[in-house]
Amino acid sequence: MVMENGDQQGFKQRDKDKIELKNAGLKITAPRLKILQLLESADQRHFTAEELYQEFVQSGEEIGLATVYRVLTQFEAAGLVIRHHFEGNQSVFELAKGDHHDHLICVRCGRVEEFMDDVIEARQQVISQLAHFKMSHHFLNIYGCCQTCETKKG
Amino acid sequence: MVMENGDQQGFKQRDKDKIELKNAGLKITAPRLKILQLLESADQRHFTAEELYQEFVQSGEEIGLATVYRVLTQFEAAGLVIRHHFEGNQSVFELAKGDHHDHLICVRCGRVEEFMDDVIEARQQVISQLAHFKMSHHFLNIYGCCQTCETKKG
DNA sequence: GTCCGTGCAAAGGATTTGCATAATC
DNA sequence: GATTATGCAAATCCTTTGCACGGAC
Repeated sequence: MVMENGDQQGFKQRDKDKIELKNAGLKITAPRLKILQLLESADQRHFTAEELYQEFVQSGEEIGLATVYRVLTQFEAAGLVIRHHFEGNQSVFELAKGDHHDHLICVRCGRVEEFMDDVIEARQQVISQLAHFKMSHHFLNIYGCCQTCETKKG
Repeated sequence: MVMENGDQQGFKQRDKDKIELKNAGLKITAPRLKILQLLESADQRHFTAEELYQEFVQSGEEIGLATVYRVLTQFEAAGLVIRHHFEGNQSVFELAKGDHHDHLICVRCGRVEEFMDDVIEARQQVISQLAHFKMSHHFLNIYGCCQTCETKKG
């Protein structure tokens, strides 16, 4: 099933969001719903707090930057959101869909692509076991230059 | 060849350090030499700027925190040092020995272990090529609980 | 002697917190 | 109606920068 952002779908999605918040033990408030909706928007999946905030400013929403941070931190604690520490000084947030994946990050344009590789996942299990290490989670970030930027370089 | 921190070895190591600085195009100064020496100390390989600074404070060295940051940034630019963005808000610095390796980070005690896996390295090449992505570098961080902490938990 | 490096203090950017108000349940 | 969330501003943490002095070459 493909999700659209159109109005006719909007109601259903909003109900889903409310259920997600309830399941996370969070009250349903306007800022939380709006942030959840923005994170679900298909075109971009990785945001800094500032980027989210600017989206709200530009669409005339009344949400403070502090609230954006507070909500993101709560979402992270609830497992709704994953906080990434890519290079640079800002955290990047992404909606936690059920599936695990890793990232290709373009150091030129900042574009983030996702990938998942079963071979790598399996090897990490082996490595952890050999090191007598109880893995809880992991991040694999590949930095470089995406095709678009590589072509532009000339 | 195993390196000791003893005095008789100290002179040789200091000469090596000076050569390293020269090769990096950096003047030989006391703070740079001291930071390099500390980073080479065998017992710990991963430091925050604050940790390095505290080491100097406790051994009575006259080095400012700003200088620690400046030198680390220069070392990073020169490829002498790698800056990691583990979870948490501080950068972690590590001496760049020639070999690449990835990290197991204990979320309890903060201990950092290193590992390298050829299978994973190779897969990353494949993944990058499939994504038409020109990889420059990568970080794989496995978070979890080390054996010592797991045993303590009881 | 010239130029670069350092220390200190102040500035900067990202994120968090205190508090009065406003919203949820 | 009680409790929790929000917005704003101030505070905090990590890191960088400006400037006058000291050290390297």
